[in-house]
Amino acid sequence: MSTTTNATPVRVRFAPSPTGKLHVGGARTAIYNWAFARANGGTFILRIDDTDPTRSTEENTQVILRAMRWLGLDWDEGPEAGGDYGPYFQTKRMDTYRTAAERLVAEGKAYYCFCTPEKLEADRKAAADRHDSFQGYQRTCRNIDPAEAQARVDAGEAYTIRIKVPDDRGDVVVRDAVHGDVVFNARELDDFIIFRSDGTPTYNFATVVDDAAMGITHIIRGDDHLSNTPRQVMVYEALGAPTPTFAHISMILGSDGKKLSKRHGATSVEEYRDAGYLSDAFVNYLALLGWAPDGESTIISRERLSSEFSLDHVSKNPAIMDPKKLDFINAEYLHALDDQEFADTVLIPQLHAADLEPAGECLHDADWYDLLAAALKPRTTLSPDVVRQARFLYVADDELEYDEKSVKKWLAKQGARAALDAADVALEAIAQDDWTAEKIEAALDPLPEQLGMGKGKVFQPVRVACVGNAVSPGIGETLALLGRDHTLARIARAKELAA
RNA sequence: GGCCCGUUCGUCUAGCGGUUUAGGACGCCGCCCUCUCAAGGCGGAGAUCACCGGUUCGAAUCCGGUACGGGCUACCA
Repeated sequence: MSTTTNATPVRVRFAPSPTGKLHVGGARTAIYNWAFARANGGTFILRIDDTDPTRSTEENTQVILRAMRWLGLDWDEGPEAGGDYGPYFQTKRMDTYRTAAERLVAEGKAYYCFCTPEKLEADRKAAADRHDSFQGYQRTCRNIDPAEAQARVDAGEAYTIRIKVPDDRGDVVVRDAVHGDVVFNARELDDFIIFRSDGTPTYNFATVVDDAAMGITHIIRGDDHLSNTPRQVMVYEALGAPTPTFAHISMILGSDGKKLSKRHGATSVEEYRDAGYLSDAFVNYLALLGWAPDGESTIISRERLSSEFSLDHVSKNPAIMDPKKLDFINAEYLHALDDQEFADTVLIPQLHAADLEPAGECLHDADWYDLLAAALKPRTTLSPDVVRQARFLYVADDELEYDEKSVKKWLAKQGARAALDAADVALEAIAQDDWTAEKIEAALDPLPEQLGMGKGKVFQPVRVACVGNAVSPGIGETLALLGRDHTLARIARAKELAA
């Protein structure tokens, strides 16, 4: 199905309600909108749908903007970007909705309704009791004479405004780029409320008034809106505005197939950011959760995403979030960085964040960080992983804690003392200036044969002595990073633990 | 209750009537590399394409129904 045959330039929008943080589902919707705009040379608009004053906050708005920036989803129009179709906050567009609603009433396309909530509830219950297939609004006020209705409004009677679904409307076809044409019968549609008695517009009205006014050509949003779309189409038609193409994308679910919630772990974008995921990796993962450019790609660059994205490869079924695959993709991005980039953008910031190094200060030279970066990079899945692995380099020699199991397995063993003694001699023979991974390995390499022991029996005691446990990068790199003095001091200390 | 949507390996997906013994990726398992842990290389298991009918010479692909999941049906968004 082609979605780009329209000659009119593409205009899409992401319209979050600032009632909380940006969740992964919303993030993916934003990514698809952004990518679709970029792939089609269109305009990406950010609009804040804050019509619910009780739940919308300025702080949440800021949190969402921050999340959008972190995701790298730059918007062409919207808060802080401006644009010719603003304002981009619904609370600042109240006059527009009022004007539009009154115009529809004047044109006979909407009407005043004086039914009380109690009456509506009673009607609904009655319809249910008689097993009526239609349990919506009974259109009680639809045929009140307009002059009479106006008089009652003027007299101060409470009213709402309802859209008038034309009697002869027949099938309403929603043109959906991912689901195809979805057909609804207009007879099943309510004359739903577009304006509340408190003078505020409902979502289904405000959103259409804005989308029409902003010239939105494609509406990409969650499929929880699909069933409401024919109602919105009624509004477009009443307004005399062209109906856009829709694209309803599925939900993102937790590992149990249920709606994603806190008990599944992180749900908001900022939680993923704080956990140490890279923006590029996170966007990559989310983009491919429900969209595939082909059957092969797992790693897809932002450039490819923003040039190849298309709605006709978006899948219809809900997707279960797979943290393992997200981790894999994040590791791929981390591993693709060169050592210096890794040091500058991941390693050093993490060392500072963990207080291993004082703020704004680097304790070592650039070569040292590059070496550490090279050693840790393949062992890193999430940025904070480097902290755990680098910690042994930042504790005083006499405060290094020894892992009990590692000591038991490697130090308190027959031959460990001999290994340490031999290593001590070999390492001491290396001058300070020659203290490199290569020289260290060259010095240690002959020892196993000389001692008649396996390599592990020799190197592991040294590793435990210097690191505190049995896991670290290669022994040469490890000791090179530690430095000559610390290495010798730690070996001397460990001899007391060795058998 | 009514209307609408969805259903391919555990997970994300490819597939748009024959090229399919259903392909890839994550995860899992094994082997190699190896001083530990990773990374890397190689290989393997894993899907009667939800089910039942139909159309067709031929169906994961088209049609109908059933089941299961989800959404909407609000003076929520």
